[in-house]
Amino acid sequence: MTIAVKRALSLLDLFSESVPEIGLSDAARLSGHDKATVHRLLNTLREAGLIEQNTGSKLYRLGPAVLHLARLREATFPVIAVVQPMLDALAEETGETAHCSLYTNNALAVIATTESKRANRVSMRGSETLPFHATASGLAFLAFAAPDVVARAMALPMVAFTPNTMTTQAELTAALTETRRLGYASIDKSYEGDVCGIGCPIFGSDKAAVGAIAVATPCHRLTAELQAVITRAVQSSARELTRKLGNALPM
Amino acid sequence: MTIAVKRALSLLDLFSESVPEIGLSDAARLSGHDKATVHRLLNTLREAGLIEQNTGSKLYRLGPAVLHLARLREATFPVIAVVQPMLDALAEETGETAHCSLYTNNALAVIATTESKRANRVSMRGSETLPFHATASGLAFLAFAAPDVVARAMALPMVAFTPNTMTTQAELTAALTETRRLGYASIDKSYEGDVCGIGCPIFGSDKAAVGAIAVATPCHRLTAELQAVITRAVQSSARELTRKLGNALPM
DNA sequence: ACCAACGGTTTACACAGTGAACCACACAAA
DNA sequence: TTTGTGTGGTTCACTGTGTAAACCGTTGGT
Repeated sequence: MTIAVKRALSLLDLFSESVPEIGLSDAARLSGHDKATVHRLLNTLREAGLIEQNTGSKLYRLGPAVLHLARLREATFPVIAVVQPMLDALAEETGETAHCSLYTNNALAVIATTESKRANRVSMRGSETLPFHATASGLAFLAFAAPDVVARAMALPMVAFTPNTMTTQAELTAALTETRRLGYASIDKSYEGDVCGIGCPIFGSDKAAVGAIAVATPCHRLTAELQAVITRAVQSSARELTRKLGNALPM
Repeated sequence: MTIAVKRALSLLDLFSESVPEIGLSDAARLSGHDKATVHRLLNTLREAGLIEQNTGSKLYRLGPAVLHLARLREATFPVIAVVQPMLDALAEETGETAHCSLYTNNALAVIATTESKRANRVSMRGSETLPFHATASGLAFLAFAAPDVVARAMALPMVAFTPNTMTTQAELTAALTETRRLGYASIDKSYEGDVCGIGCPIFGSDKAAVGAIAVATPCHRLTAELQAVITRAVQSSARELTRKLGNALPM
């Protein structure tokens, strides 16, 4: 129901860091809907300010309303303002790239990052939504998420980003069990080659995970010692963030 | 057309700094639609992550998706990152509160502010969307906005926020003419008592205004000298911002 | 115990949204 | 020039979706 609204909102997901602007025909193709339909939906979104149109190229892009809404949410329910300093500290402490993501629209959306100061570092550019089965954030979140969320996530196709990516539900289930046991998740070259990740869940008001904090490092640098440092730092950051957001840890 | 989508998106406008969370019944009342309708629309928005629901109180609030979308827009088309330092400089130079707003949804949405460091200063809290006829930003924007935007804005009711607020279209038209002549707009206790404002338009790619920069001060502090300083600073900031956004000034 | 307000759900029916087919235009290749 | 293929945008008959009245189950105040 309300499939028109769903369609309209799904158009917002067409935009990404690599595809910041999009034309009518492309939008119709990518969304799988008719051009006329997409045109009307885009216009409606434009009237609301959620997208705007480049007067010259006619291409559509995200509009000023999203800035206003985000500002409003931050003003009344700050998350980024709380997370960003923690990520900065995390990156400083571990020397590696840290990021935070929240569950949205059946995926994890990155809402803040702090990149390592090193020349050879993991960059978060272009990967603004994280797949569940291939990232430490995804595993950490999913292991502690609400059942219906898990069910919907498990129904997604498991794309093999690298030869190391797990692609069967059995593997994923086992990984989630292990994650629950350890309290954190780690992946090894399963999303991008030569990148390792360690992530912990952030909990919401109903004791289910709402997102994750993770640190990503070039694999060759990840000694057992560094891994221990990162794990401890990420865990304590995630706990602190959950607490700062006014929620309690489960159990 | 697409009235369902319009309704859904209009629900997002119910949220404000003073009303960050809202229940189903209130949402139905405020939006003027049926409870069932609003409930389905809110659920659809929730699925998309644009709003989320407090599991305890059942109240709805803006969701994490807005943070993600805003981050995405800033990453590919930075505005706040460009404006904020300019507002900081403006506030520093004038000693007063500076803010920037963009046209959205038939109103001006504040997207960034820097408050004065003084004890007695103008606070922007609670006024996250600005009326056209009562604020310097509104007049500055409207004086240089596209004709259809002006028409829609003029059709809005002109609420009298203070005894000084202009309430007739004739006054507004005259004020816009004067604003066009001067190149900037100023108001005197017309939105909030004892607050004066001076604003300049920001231009977009089609030589029409897309927003405004303004400085607000307690009226008693606004000497002729300070007014001259502010006017000059705001004008140059607005010009610089238009240029930095990759657009040209009209004429 | 009562009542009123809340959030949420069900239902038949009306009307809003869909999409095939249709322009007008721009650019490239003949 | 003509033709072809790509845009973005518009029209209109049909149909399936969203609407709103009436309904339930809880909660909280009196």
